[in-house]
Amino acid sequence: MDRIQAVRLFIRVVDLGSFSKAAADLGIGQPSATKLVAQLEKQLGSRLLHRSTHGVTPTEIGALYYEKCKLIAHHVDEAETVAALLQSQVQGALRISTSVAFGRRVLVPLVMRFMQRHPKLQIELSFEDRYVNLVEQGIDVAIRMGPLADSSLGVRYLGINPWVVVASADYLERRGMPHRPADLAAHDALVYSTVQGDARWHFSGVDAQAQSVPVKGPLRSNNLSALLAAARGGLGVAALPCYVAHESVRSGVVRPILTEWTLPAQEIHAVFPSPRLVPAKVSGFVAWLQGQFGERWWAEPGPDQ
Amino acid sequence: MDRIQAVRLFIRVVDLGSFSKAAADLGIGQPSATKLVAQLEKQLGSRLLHRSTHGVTPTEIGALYYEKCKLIAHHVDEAETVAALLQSQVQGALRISTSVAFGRRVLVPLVMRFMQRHPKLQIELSFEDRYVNLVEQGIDVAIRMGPLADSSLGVRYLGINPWVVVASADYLERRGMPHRPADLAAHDALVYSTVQGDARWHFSGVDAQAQSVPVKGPLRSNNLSALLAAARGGLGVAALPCYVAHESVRSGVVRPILTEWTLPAQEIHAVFPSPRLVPAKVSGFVAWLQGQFGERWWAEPGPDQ
DNA sequence: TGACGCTTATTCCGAATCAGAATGACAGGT
DNA sequence: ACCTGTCATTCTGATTCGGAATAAGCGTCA
Repeated sequence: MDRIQAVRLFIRVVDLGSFSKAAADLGIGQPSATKLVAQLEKQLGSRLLHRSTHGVTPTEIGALYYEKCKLIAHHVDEAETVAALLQSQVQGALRISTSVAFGRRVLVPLVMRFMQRHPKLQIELSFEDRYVNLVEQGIDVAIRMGPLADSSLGVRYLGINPWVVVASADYLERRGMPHRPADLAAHDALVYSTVQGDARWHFSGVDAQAQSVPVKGPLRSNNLSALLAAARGGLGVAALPCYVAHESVRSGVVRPILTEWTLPAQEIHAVFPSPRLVPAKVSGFVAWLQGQFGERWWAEPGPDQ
Repeated sequence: MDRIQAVRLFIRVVDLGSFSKAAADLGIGQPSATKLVAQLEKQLGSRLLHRSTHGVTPTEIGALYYEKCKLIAHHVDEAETVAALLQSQVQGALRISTSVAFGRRVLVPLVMRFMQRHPKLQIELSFEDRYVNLVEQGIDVAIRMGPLADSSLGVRYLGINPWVVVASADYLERRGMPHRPADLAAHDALVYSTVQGDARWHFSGVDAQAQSVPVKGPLRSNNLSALLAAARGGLGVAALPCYVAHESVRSGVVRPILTEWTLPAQEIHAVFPSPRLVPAKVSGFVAWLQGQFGERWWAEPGPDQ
C-alpha cells in the first residue's frame, strides 16, 4: 500500500464527498479507493469517514487528518518539484574535471560558451592530469583522453585527439628534416612523460604499417606547454596534440614533420558517475559538447594565447 | 511500494550513510532497502545517492530531497499523532442525543460527573424525543429507550427503564383505588402520547399474564413532566418511568398503584455510528455509563428537581 | 407506491509485487 | 593475503493488488 497515494486519495475523497468520484479522479477503481481508505483507517486506528449510501463525510478526526494530509501532499509535491527541477533544468553546480593542457586550451572556451547559454549554471573546473575518483571527488563529469579504465561509469564519445610531430624551422635547418620515423633516432626528442613514459613514439604509415621508435632528448615534461615552448625555441622535436601545436604551426613558428605518418590518436570521452539517471546539467553539457567536436575542432582559436 | 516508508528509509540511509544499517534500523532486509531507494530514485527520475562499496553519500539532489523528506516525515508523524491523540484520549467534542425527560432528569447529572473526570471534553447535549439520524446530525452517541430500529449502528446495553403507575392520594380518595388493570377503565388516564400513542396500557401480572387495557382521560402529552405535574395535581392516573415518578413517590405526593402488575420496561441503549473503530471519547463515555446504571439507578437523586 | 439511479461494501481471481535468503563483487583495513 | 563489511543481483514463495462482478441501501422522481 502506498500511503502517499492513500493520502492523496483521501484528500480527493473528502473534497468530492465520494469514493467513486475520487477513484475516477485518480484513475483507479472504486473498490480500490474503498479498500485504500479502509487501510488508512486501520493503520491510524480510527475512523476517518462516515459512510452512507449516498456519499461520505469526514468524522471529527477525519477532518483534522484531512488538514494534515493537505500539508503532507503539499510537501511531497514540493520535494518532487525540487528533484524534477534540478533534474530537468541545466542549473546548479557542475563540477568538471579535465587534464591541464586540454582544459586550458580547449575546454575553457567551450565552457565559456556553455555558461552563456545557461546563466544558472555554476561551473567548477578542476585541472588534474592524474586519474581521479569521480564519486569521491564529487566530480559531475570528467573529460578524459585515451583508454578508459573505469567501466562502471557512464561514457560518451566526444571526438578524436590527433597528434602531430613538430619542430622549429631553424632546428630543422640545423639538424635536417627527418623523412621516416626511424630518422628520429638522430634527433633531440621532447618527451611528454605522462603519455610517452616509455620514451617510444608509435607511428602508423599510410599503408597502415606500424612503427615504434625509441626517442631520447634533452627534455621530458608532463606539461605540454613546456614542450611546445621548447619546440618553438628550437630545442628539439616534439610530439604534441594538434590543439597544442596548431597555433604555432599556423603562425609558422614550428612546422609539422613526418606528415606521412600519424601518431596514435586518443579518443576523447566524457565520463560521469552512474550511467543511468544522469542529471540534466550533466547530460545537457555532454550532449552539447558532442556537437562541438567537428572534423578539425583543434583548429578553432584558443582562449587567448 | 509504500512511499512514506521509502521516505523514512531514505532519511535513515542518509543519516547512517549505509543501506545495511538503515535497513537493520527499520527492521527490514538490506536488499529491500536497496530496492526501495532505487524505486524512489526511479520515480523521481534522478539519482539520490552515490553508491560505493563502503557506504553511500547523498548527491546534490539527494541532499535537497533529504531536507524535504524530513519535513514530510515530520508532518506525517504529526498527522498520525493528531489521530492517535483524538482516538486514545477522551477529549474533543462529544455530541450526545437523548430524549427530553430522560436527559433532563438522568443524563444531565451523569454527564456532569463525567465532565469532571475529563476536563478536556466538550459536551453538547441535544434533547430530541424523535428519532434522529446520527450521522447526518453529527451525533457521537445517542441514549435511546425501547426497540432499536437502526441495526447498522453500534449498540451497548445500559440498563432497564421500569415504569410505574401513580396517582395522587386525594385523587385515589375521590375515585377509589384500582386493584386490577381493568379497573382503570373507570379512571382518568394521563397518557404519554409518544410511547402510548395507541392509548392502551400493557400490564404483566406476577403470574406473567399479560393484560392490555384501553385508557382514556383528560390529558395527552408528549412531555412526561407535564403528566407528572397533572398526576401530582390529582388530575388522573399516569404511567411514568420510575425515574420521573420516584421523587414524587418518595415525598408522598403521589402513590404507586397496581404494584402487583408491571408495565413493559424499556431497555436503555447507547447507540453510536460505526461499530468498529470508535473514538475513545465515545467508547469511554459509554463504558463509564454502563457502570452507572445499577439495580435502582432511577432512585438516585436528580439534578435539582 | 414502485422503478431507477447512485452510492458503498464485499467477493473473487489472475497478475503483479514484495520480502528475504543466497550469492557475487568490490574495496579497505589488518 | 585474508578478512570484514558494504552494495547489487537473482531467485522463489507468499502476499498483495486491482478491477470486474455482485449485493445492498437509500434517496428521488414519476
